Amino acid sequence: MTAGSPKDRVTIVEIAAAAGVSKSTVSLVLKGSESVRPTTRDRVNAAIRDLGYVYNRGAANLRRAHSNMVGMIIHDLINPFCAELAVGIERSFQAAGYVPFIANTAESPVRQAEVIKLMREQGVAGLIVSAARGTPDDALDGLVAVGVPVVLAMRRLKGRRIPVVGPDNRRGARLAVERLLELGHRRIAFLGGYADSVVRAERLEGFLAALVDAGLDPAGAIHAPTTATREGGAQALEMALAQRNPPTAAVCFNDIVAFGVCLALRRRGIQPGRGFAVIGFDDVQDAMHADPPLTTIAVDVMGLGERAAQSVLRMIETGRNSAEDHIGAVHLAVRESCGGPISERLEKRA
Amino acid sequence: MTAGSPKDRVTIVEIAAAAGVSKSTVSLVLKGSESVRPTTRDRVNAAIRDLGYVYNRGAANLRRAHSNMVGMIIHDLINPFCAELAVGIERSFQAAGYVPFIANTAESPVRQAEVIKLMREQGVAGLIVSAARGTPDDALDGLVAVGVPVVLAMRRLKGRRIPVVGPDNRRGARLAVERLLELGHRRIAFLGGYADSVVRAERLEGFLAALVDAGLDPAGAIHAPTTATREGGAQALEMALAQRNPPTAAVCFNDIVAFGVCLALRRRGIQPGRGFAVIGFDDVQDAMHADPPLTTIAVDVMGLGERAAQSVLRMIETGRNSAEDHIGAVHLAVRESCGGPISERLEKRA
DNA sequence: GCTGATTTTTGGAACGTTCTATGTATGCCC
DNA sequence: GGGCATACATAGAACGTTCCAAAAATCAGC
Repeated sequence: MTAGSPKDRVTIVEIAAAAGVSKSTVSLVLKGSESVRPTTRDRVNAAIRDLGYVYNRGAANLRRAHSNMVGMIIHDLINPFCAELAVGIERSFQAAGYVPFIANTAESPVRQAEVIKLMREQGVAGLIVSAARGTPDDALDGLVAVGVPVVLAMRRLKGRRIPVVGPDNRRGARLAVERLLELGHRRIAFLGGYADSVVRAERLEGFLAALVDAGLDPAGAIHAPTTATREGGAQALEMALAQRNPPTAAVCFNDIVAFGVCLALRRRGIQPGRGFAVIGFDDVQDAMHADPPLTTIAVDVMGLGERAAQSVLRMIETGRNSAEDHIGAVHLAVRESCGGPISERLEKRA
Repeated sequence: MTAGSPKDRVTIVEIAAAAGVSKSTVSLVLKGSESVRPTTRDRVNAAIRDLGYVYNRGAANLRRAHSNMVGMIIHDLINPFCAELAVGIERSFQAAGYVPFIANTAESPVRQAEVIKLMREQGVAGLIVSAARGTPDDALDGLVAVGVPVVLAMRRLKGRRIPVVGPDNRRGARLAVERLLELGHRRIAFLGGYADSVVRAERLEGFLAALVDAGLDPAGAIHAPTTATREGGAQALEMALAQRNPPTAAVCFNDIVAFGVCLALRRRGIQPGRGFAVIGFDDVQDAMHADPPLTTIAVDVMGLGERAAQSVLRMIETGRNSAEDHIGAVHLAVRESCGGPISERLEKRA
């Protein structure tokens, strides 16, 4: 009903006609070129406003080396940790003038493959991938082969030289163990997480190394893989407590698992932080609001996201298709779920 | 290192040459046309595989009436409710062969305007907008004027005929009130939510209507607007309890606010569901895991997302730029935060 | 007002598809 | 073997930009 019926979009040729210049000049104005006289620039801009011109990036991308789109493939957008990561990445890309696409794969490698194909078809300039569980190691080879910058977030891909951005999983797990040792715990379990997860492997590695360094027998540590959910956490705790020599504390694969562990403890009448110490990993926003507030390994997710975006942007600009890995710092956020020294509490030694 | 150096992408012309056909034929094969001989089709497909051809949608969109991209503008992707909505929408679009763009505005109308501009430039075929707070009423007029299908999610825009998909806020609030009345409560507060929120206005409306229908004086109901956060919820509760005739129960703007209310109650030594009844709204995934599990108005978010996507898809296909509103059903999910009948508990009448 | 340097502007050929109209085989029937 | 469908295949002009090479306008100096 307003000026300009639907369907016939305004093009630079029409702007050119209206402003009495050539389409080349309009193009220059659009790109903010120095070499167009201010009076002309104003005339063109006025026409752009008057006719309601909308730039057509599809057409532009046809000519240029690469588009201004970048993709983000996230394995589970409903997971608040991933959502924060996505937002951090998006922010950096937006600031740099790129248009980020977010896609969610819901942990499905099949969906992921589809999404990657679509992104290639759109001609993305770069890609950040937080890979779905069970992603085949060659999933990104096609992309990398044609020189599309790719950075992995959180999850490494075996046997490939694709840069990774993620937290220091080993050190985080070590910090957690050291805290529990300080508090006097000697039987510490590692609970939860999918068995095939690279992240879990790294966290477990740090966990075991810390035990060994403390002169404890890592063989005795209980570490049952489960789903990385509240249910999985609850289940892992039950399994751990069913052992003949049950642990008094647990480092959990992540905060969600830790929530499940706390839930199961309470169901058994044990207060997390009093009768059993629990430490999570990630420091999701809910961790501080949980009951009790969760002691956890804090990861600067947004920071990691921004860092990943920076890497991709640098790769796009320099044309290099490699970059350094970035292992983000972590620290222990002490709250109440790991309680005070064990000696202050009722302690039952086996 | 693999066949095909970076930069020179394979085009249908090259496929045509390799398969010994014209580019038109390749195009037909790509679109799965019936009128190409099977043997030819196979030859072309083989060439596509061998040369590692990647379809260029940008180029294709240049010719076609509209692209296969659809946009989703989400006001806060970190909010699990919104994330679920996004995932529901995305799923439907993917299934229909469209490529969904997710963009997060972080409640910034400025960012939202930028994002809308970018989406237009990309030539989206349709758009679902969960508007940022403070979105000017004319924010989508440009889009609508040129005939781009737009559907609003959750938040209505005043004075515009843009279709909306959202839960039945009025009925939800009414259900909550009715439950509390049944349990014997007579002094019920409505807590939290931004003052300028349309959603809050609707929920509040339902809340007040239910009170009136029960013969209670709505003027006595306490309903302080706050931020829709845990902090806001805690604050709202403190304000409510500071009144001279404090409420014994609250309907909260949403679950997040309800979590904050529960937190504040516990800080005061009151057990939610025992000393004070709390009902949330939305039924986010955490609601059932909270302590105590939150009684709340359950909304089928994924369903709403899918519904919104369906509306946009229909608008794209039919070319109509209008659609019915869809008000999703809600129901009361009874858990523990609203407790049993008030008579069973210590009751102090004023 | 001519020359040459400098600043602005411009035509037109890409870019990789789609699509219409027009071809050319192929098969069928008499 | 000529006529006529029918099934396949294809040239070539779009689509809306960018960008190069080159033209046109402007300026400075004399």
